[in-house]
Amino acid sequence: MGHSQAEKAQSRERILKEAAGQIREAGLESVSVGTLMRSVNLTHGGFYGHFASRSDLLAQALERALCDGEAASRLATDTWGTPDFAASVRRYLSRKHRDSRRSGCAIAALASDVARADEDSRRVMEAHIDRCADRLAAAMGTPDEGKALFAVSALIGALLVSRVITDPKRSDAVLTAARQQLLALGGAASAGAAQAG
Amino acid sequence: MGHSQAEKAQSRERILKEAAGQIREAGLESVSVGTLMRSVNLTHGGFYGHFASRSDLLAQALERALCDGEAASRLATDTWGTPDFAASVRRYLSRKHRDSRRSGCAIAALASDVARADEDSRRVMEAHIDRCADRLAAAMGTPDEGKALFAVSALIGALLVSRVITDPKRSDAVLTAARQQLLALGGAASAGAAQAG
DNA sequence: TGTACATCAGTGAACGCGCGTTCACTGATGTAC
DNA sequence: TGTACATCAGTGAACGCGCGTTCACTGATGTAC
Repeated sequence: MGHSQAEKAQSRERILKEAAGQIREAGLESVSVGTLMRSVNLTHGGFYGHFASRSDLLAQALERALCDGEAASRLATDTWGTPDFAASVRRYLSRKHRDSRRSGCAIAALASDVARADEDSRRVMEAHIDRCADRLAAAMGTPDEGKALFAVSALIGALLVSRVITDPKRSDAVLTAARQQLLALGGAASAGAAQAG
Repeated sequence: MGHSQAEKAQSRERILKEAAGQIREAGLESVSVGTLMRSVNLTHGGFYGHFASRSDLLAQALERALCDGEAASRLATDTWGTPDFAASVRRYLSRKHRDSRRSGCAIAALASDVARADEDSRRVMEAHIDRCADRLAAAMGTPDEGKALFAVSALIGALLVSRVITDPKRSDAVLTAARQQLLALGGAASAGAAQAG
């Protein structure tokens, strides 16, 4: 059993990572200090050597979960060099993303939760939504901020709906339909930009 | 203090109504038997004369909340006689709807929660999503089931995003942008149907 | 219509349980000499 | 390099609290005569 300073940093990291996954899989309220610590092979008492309180951990786990998702989407977007709208949409609305809640987009996973949370949490998620919209606007090649915000909303909504629907075929159909509509929207935007330019 | 049979039915109704509001405002997990009963001026012990368990109540409250939202949207849709796509979109993406979580659409309020809930809950919400899509397809005058499902997804996503965003102006902008895009989609569908017919 | 009584809606004390948090303690780490 | 000691990451018992649920009880309801 290690007690070095380096190992403390690793412990903290393991706790935070586990929490970031857990809140995406089962919601902010699902995290209990005891269970969380047990799932990283530590005891509950040690928790307060890493975080001031459960609520402090939750705030940091939300931030972490949002960054995880953002990092994933950034990788998806950059095929090489420039962002790719079609690739982003296809990856976001893939069956793989739908089925991997634990590592997927935290905005979709926690939108309802955060919509009713305190202003701090909302501001944190807001910042990430804005960044997503910016990246999508760049990928679409349009300065239309509204269109990008709509695309983000539709992506989140479609992923959520596909996760609620129990019948796999119908769930797939939601993803496919949304992909089609959004690619058309992106295409129209690019075409419009091309015409205007 | 009444104890008649009629009053028992009224009590049950008050409990269920309060719970349906509460879960939309603060989530499924926010409901505690004690607090719920106190908020309808009863004591916790009486709860089990009305419901088998907290989880039984939650299931019924979810169903009730979804029906409330559906009833509201049906009223919005029927101006008189036929359903109206533009009116539905405008009402759904209004500031009033965004700001009234307690009485608003339960799909948006609980999408993230239900997406990670047991299959029973998901099936209940799924049925309501399907009904919404059907009604929207009829209003758009298109047999394109996928387009209607996309519209539902986008409505939910945009309402959720507008509820996360803290700055009122930016939140309004999300609603406005989504309204524009969806009305264009509905218009395109109608135009397409008119051309085809 | 008036009386006697069974029913049952609602009360509130009590239960076991898991929660977040605290704290005295243990023993490996890593530093001073 | 070897020894002595302060530090501090992690342990686990203990705390007060609110939870869901049970149950003996109360007293108004509504029925039988």
